[in-house]
Amino acid sequence: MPRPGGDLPSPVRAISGDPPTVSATLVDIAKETQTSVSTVSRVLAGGAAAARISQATRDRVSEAAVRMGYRPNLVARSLRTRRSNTVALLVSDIANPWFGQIAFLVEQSLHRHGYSLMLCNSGEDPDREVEYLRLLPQKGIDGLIVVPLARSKKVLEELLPPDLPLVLLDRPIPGVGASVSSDQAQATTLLCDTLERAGARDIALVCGPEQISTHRRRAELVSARFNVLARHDGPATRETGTQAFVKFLSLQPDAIVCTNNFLGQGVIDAIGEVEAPPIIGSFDEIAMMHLLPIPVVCAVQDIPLLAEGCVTQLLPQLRGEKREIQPIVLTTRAVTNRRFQERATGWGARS
Amino acid sequence: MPRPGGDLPSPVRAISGDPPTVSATLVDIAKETQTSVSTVSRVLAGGAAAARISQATRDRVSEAAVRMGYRPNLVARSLRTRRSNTVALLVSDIANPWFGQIAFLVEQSLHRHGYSLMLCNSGEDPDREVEYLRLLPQKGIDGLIVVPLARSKKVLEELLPPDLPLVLLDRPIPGVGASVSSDQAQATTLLCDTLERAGARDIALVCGPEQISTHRRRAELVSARFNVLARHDGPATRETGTQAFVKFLSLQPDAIVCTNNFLGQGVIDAIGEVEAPPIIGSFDEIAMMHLLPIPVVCAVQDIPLLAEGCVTQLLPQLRGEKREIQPIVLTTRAVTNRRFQERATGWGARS
DNA sequence: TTGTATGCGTTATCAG
DNA sequence: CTGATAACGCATACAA
Repeated sequence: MPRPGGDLPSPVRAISGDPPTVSATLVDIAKETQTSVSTVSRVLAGGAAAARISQATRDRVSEAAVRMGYRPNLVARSLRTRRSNTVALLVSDIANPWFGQIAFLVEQSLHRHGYSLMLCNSGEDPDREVEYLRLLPQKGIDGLIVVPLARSKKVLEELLPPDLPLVLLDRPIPGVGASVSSDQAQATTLLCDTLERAGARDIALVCGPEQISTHRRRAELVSARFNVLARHDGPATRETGTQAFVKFLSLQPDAIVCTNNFLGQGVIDAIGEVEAPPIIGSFDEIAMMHLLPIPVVCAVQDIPLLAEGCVTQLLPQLRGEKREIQPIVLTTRAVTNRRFQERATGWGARS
Repeated sequence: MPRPGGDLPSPVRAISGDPPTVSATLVDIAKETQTSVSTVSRVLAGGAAAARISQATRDRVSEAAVRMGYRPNLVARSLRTRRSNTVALLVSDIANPWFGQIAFLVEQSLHRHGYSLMLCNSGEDPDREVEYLRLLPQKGIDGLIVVPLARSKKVLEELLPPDLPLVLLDRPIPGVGASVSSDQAQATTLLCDTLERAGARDIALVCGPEQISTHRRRAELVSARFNVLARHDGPATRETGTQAFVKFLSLQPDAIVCTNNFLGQGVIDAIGEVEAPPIIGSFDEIAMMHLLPIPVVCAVQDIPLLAEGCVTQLLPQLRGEKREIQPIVLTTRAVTNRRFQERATGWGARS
């Protein structure tokens, strides 16, 4: 017959005198206070449960808990209660400051609601995304906010438990989870209108991966509005933007339109200092754009609202409320720098 | 006598026919395959344990596991094994792209080593830091990388289990954990030398929180090298930089030195377009600096090496190796933009 | 080669 | 008001 104990290497808690290398447990406190684990648990739980315990034992237990430096084992609690008070945010590229800001705000907001955030990065790699989508529920997260990659619809439905609170950020997928995003049509129209008023007619287009809905949609709508002299596709990185500019060198477009800010930054990196640079049209803010010696216009999304929207969409699901949740769709605004304004007012179209 | 079952609301696993809302467990598979949990556990564990199981049952079990869509409950495993294969990275400001890049690389590297990363943000708020330092070990992380705030020495020692694998990033604290950082003296000397060669003599200084070792040290060393006309202190945000520039407006310093990139960006935000802008000297890269119409020099840290250093320092600790770990101290390099180079070569000091 | 039993630390049920 | 006890799902020492 197997004897109890001596299964895993036992912690050093027993050795009295020196600081324990691992926190005391309910059992330790129960022993110390001559009570039972249940009592200790109730006292430490606080609230209604604790109210039913006599003041005397309550004090005795709390005192011992403090003295022994008790720290609840959240893993055990999680296993028992099936709640972790942890939400995961799976972004597609944490190196992109745009996601950094989102993450910052989401964390802050969730924190106020008693949740901590586990931030993960798929790095725009579908395999990594799959891996995380599989892993995170196993780790016992209570909810998930995700910026989905390419073909994630099937993937999401296959990998995620159907009852996991879920919010899609930036890239909604009809019929899957709740979502928070910007109105791509409005954004693109805004950008195009602004470019047009500055006299742009012939443009070059730099486009991120077409599988990603935002890039695809933006490119479509832009193409419908302007005469596209040339187009360059690639991953949504600065390098792609840089390559694109080189390719466009001889074309003399009125504007170069990029389907996101990273591409825009890449183009600008490559421009250097030329005589009459084309206008750069982009989505989301380009760093330091107001000081650049290049006309720039961006259709920027409202980051704080996006972040808060995620939490707004997630919380009722976490609370187990079943009513249908409406997608949140936000409006973008146009931001231009001084060079752009000069070009727009001073001289209409080029030449 | 308490009857078994009916304790927590039971999952819908029992209902056959529709997809289970929660993954099957070892017990389910054991039942299904007419074996025991231990056998199933061994088969699914793979490796040495699985080798000791007959091919027949092994196949039967694996087949059932796949068919039933088994997913190990990592929380339970964690509780049992006391390992989570999760490392936390606690940064001071995830909205800062510098940390975003670090996080990106650390995650990538840890991932290769079989760990997933939990990224948390203290937002430069000591209370939040304390909270996370207390919380994370309770959540069962295997190791921690932290960019410590102000007075974290005591805090770190009090809150963290002494045997938790620990790496301090960017801001070493003598005697606490392993560390990865840049040589502040070298960086500052490099920056000052470069500024001096461009003719800077009188400077203004913008400094982040003095409690943070990097800001304090940089400010000290810079002050020793130049004639400091004025100084502005505040949190390491763009706003502080902007305020500083306003304050410096009438002073006409040769250069404005900032103890980090956020402050530098703030100053540049405020500069707008002036006739003869001062040189901006800063630590770490300033976005789009090569295109700015302002002379800029930065002492930049090697982000990939910092990130890889964290992992290098952490892994042996995770493996339980006890040998002393040497701090990693990296060298920075100077980066200047074209305007700076013009000023440095074309004309020495200002008029 | 396989099954039985125990415990990780917690919460929740049930019986005093 | 309090204590004994059963799970949560998994891994493992031990017995067979």
